Amino acid sequence: MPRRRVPMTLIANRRTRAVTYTKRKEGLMKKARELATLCGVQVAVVCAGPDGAAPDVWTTPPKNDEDASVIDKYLALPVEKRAKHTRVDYLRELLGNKKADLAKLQQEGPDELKPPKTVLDRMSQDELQQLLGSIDATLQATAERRKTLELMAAAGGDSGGDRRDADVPPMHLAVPCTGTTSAGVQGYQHQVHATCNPSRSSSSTSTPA
Amino acid sequence: MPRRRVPMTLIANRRTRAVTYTKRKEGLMKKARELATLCGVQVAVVCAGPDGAAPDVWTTPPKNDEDASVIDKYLALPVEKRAKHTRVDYLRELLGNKKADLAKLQQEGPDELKPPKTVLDRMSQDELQQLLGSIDATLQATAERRKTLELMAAAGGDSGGDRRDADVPPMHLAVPCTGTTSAGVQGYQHQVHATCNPSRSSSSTSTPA
DNA sequence: TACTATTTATAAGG
DNA sequence: ACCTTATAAATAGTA
Repeated sequence: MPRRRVPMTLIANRRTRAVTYTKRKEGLMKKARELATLCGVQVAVVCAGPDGAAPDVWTTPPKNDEDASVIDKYLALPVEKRAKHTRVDYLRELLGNKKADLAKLQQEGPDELKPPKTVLDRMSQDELQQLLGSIDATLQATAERRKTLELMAAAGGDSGGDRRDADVPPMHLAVPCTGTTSAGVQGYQHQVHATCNPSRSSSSTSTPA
Repeated sequence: MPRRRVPMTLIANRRTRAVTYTKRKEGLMKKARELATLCGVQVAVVCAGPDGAAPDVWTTPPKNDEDASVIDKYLALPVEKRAKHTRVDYLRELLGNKKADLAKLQQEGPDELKPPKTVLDRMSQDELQQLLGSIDATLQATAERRKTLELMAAAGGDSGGDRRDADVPPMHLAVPCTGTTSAGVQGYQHQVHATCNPSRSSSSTSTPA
């Protein structure tokens, strides 16, 4: 926006594009952070790196340590370690592995949910990682929201109230990444859905320059 | 940023906050859109509305109609309709319901993935909707990425090439929410996992130039 | 909601 | 790659 009024089209020059990408990504993150702070909302940003490398994800950090869930824990893990936990079994563990506790509920719908499992198994490591990122953010936001609601209730459950100020902050989640959520993936050696057409491509977990 | 230099803290006044939220969310989306366009990257933004209402999600639109996957289709649905499909059975359908085709793969790991099912069943409508949003974005990005890779390969698989210009656009996905991914939820009447300890987090993975 | 006065973000350059 | 600067954008306060 400075020296010249940029044409809103794909930047042809690779370097310029890379620089712009970096700058704007930073700006976007900042904006997200501000929005989260100013409006007391959850914001999440996911950015798939230029070369399909690890997605760049940012989410509003939880305000209360106590409430941090598995997801939070997972998010707290150093990136290197996360990469090692992208397999389905870990996903399973992440989402909840207490079989004893779950036993009861499994009655509801027996083997109804296998398809997702299959789908997950077919996903590449990167895809799973990205998916995890999104899910993490979502669940984290969920936990955060719950916390807020609890506080609201504790403070005096005013659902339709109209107090004008200093009220409970609203909720918000953005992937300013803007904005929306999701992640980009690098390799795609399977089809997500049976209805989709197959195709492949190289997959690597490299993090080139 | 205009008339006065805003204190970077939660805006006390509800209305002001709401207005700011709207304005900034819009700005964030725009930024995301620009980043996507200028750098040829996937960008997604997820925003959980102030009151836990439907999350505000935005993702880079698919470039090729042909490749539109289930997810794309889902994303194409009007918001009202999406809300009606937040139950688990729909999630299942979304992720792939072709039992015949899946039958083979189900051999891999029998009843291993029931926990997730249970978890999903325990989630509130809003939570599911948000989760879907995140997953959608992720998968969409994945599909998009695949497309890009295919094009790259077709154009002449140059993996370590160094052509200076007019090259293949990098990939990027942001949720500038304003940026990251994920979504906020309203009610949270259960716990996602039981084994985890509290802690906090925030995450970011950068893969700059 | 629409309009400025200002603050930010940032494209070119160094 | 990081720092500077001139200019385009975003937006807080206001009508």
